[in-house]
Amino acid sequence: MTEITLYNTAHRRKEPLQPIDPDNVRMYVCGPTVYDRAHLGNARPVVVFDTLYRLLRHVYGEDHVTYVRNFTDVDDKINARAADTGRSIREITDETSRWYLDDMGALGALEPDQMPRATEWIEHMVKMIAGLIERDHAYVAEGHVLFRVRSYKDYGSLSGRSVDDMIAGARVEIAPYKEDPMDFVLWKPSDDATPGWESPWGRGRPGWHIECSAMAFEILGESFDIHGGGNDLQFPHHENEIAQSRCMGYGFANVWLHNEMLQVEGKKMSKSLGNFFTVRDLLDDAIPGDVIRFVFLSTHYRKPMDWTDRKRRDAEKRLTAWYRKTDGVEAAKVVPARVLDALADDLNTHLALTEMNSLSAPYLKAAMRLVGLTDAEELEWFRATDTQALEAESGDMLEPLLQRWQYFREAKDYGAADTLKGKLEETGLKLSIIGGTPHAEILPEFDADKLKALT
RNA sequence: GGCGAGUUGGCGGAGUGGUUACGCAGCGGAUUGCAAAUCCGUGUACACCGGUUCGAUUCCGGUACUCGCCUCCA
Repeated sequence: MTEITLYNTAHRRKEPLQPIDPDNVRMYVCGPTVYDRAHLGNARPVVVFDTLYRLLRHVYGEDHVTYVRNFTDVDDKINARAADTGRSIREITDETSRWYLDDMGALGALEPDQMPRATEWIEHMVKMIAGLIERDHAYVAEGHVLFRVRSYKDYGSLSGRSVDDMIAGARVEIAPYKEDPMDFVLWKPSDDATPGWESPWGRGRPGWHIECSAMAFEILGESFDIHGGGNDLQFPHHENEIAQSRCMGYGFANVWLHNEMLQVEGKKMSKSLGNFFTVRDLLDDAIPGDVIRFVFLSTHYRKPMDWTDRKRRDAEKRLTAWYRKTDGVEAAKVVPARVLDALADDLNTHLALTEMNSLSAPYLKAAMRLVGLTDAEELEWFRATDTQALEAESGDMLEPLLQRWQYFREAKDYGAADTLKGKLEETGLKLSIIGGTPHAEILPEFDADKLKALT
């Protein structure tokens, strides 16, 4: 069996994966807060952990992996969105969750085995909070329940920080009811206008961190194999999850994986810089999901990834060539060891893609399936769909013109053929012969009116 | 201020104590009516300064720069 090695953030080194139960490898990944479309940065962990999920399924068997990714559907951002739009919270979270699955599906991401919604697990969170109070790791103050950070001696070990350093560098205002500045909220009170649930501490709602601890415990058990997320979650979110769970006596996750952040043309993506866009924006811009996935895969997950238009074009070229090569080919039964070994070595997706360059078509196809790049049969974008899109835009003008061009070609009247081709290309089309059939690709400068003038 | 990551050829991006990927672009060629696609050939680059070593891009120390987290944003 292929041995998978992963870089465990908790130990700062690569370690062989040794599942607690190879018949059920368990992975938890922090999912989205559902109040808006997922932006491109949100998609990176999805693709990274989807690739790992696929690898685990390949190595341990499809029925021997459990992948859980939550939906955070209780959050002040959601409340604010509801207040702004006048829509109900449930309406917003339902819609956004659906968008999320659609958009991530377009990137070739499989749906996790379980996708718990936080609001459906409130009672389990309450139970865990009560357990922490009972064990003296949490306390009630002015309607809040707070986690007593000083009561967990290993606090900070995941992110490599000491509590004292963090306090010294803290830039947040400290709530007066906290025993210690580092204490974080497990439960907070809700007023009448805010969603809330009854609890021993009054009507309120859970803090963000307890959600993941409680759901991971209920679904995956006291201990499980892998916990993943973006490295921005390392602190405080994951640190807090560990503290909560360990203080309940749970082993929690054995391996912690964190992907690096995404940048856009060299800068952090943010609304203030104006380089913020969603996955849907790209898809709507006719950038295929596979291309986006390919770009993600071409950078190692532990390195910052820069989204640039140049990379997008490179990815599109390589993928087009691969689809062309594998079109109609039956996939090999096995994935070449070189590809598998690259992936098994801490998910070296870039090396895997490199190895794939030299594979024959059947093996390439098998490897593409493993890394989640759909194969040509399912793909429409690289084929003559341009023609269809163009017809929608300019009626049925194109097909007769292409046929005329083909007629001249077959009659070996190359003078006439080239004249027609030149005119068509002037309208913003790129003509080529694929499999003996004329094919037109729309370029950005395409002008339907010019085409109309030719008919 | 605290913590962490990075710096590889025109671009992207792996990897390695000594034979130095791969892709894109470029260049040369084959093929194609011309193109496109495809195929073949072609590129000794690893921030800077020290150290260890027979030998370092690769190990160690320092410098510079870039970036991220610590704050709602992934």
